[in-house]
Amino acid sequence: MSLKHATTLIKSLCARGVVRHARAVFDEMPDRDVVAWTAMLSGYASSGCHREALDVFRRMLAAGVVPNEFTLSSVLTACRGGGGAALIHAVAVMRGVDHMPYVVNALIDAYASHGDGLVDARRLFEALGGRRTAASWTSMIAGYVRWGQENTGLQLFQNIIQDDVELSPFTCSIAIHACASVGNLCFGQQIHVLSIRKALGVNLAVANSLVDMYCICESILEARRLFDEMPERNLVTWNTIIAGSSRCDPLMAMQLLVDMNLEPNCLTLTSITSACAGLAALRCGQQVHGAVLRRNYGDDLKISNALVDMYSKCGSISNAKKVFNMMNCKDIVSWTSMIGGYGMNGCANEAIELFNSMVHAGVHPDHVVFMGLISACSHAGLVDEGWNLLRDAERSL
DNA sequence: TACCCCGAGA
Repeated sequence: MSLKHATTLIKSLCARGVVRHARAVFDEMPDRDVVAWTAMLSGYASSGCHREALDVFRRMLAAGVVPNEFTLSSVLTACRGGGGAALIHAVAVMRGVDHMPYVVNALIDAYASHGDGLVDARRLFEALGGRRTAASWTSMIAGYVRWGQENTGLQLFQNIIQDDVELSPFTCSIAIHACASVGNLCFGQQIHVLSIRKALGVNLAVANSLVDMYCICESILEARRLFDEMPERNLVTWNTIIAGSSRCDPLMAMQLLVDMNLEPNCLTLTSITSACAGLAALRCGQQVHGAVLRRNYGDDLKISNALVDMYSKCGSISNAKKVFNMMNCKDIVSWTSMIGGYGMNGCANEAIELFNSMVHAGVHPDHVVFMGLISACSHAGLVDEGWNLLRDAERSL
């Protein structure tokens, strides 16, 4: 097989999601040029195997192959969330490719994916001036949104609208997500209108983020209307509307599960467990628990937390305790659910005892735990214990 | 051969 044919095969295997097979072809190649190395590297990077991608990059350098602008933008994808962007930036400068559009965009993205790289990302973004593309805008806005600066991100998005820059579905869904995070329903609706005008409303990612935004902003009816109008839906769509409705309309969440024409996953079942909790539907909850175990989701932290909460709210404290004790990894939510469960089932002493175990286990209590405990004491008439906890809370929070 | 997107819990 020629070098060119092998590289084409690597590309197509990666695109089909069988990176392992691509690697087998790659390993069999007698000699490899920069294109072959880059195809393998980008295959790993785009399927989220960042460690493997960086490893291929190191081996490529060790083999004396000189990286080009394609290689560097691919390897920058593998630097997302970790460090290393500055190092690749230096290599890009040395190779004289640091001003090439794809490389700059990949640099902005890699810097912005790291909390303290936002300033570096913004510097590159500003220097781009009129050469900014949709990817530059998206990476910059996404960086702000990811690090809790949603409003700065939304201000940048405002510039896109004013300057009439071509709007991409990527940018659009990030901005909608930012609106959801800060609860800015009004701006979210404006982006909704804009997305329809720019013919982006049919894009699945845009529509999914709109459904999510309406759910989070407590406009469940609007979310449902949009969901019903969508010509195409995927698992994310279903999980978004089910999660949204499980909070304010659990019966609708159950009905949606029945209508769902896709196989539910762990996230779906977590939301359905909460819906059962909201309805205090023990029988249903037990069936969901069975489905969770059959699908081997029993070790998932979030679903276990939801099960503890569901059994507590259905009054089955013994089952809640069973799930809680089976968990081999617990977070503050697990403890809160179980402590709150004891409280709402009139077992205030057990709640206090478990709270002590929690502190003993080194978990720092937050205001939700104290609320649950103090409410447990008030229901059980444990006035002194309640006052003591209130003092503990004041000291601890 | 390359950069940017959407989902859950107390």
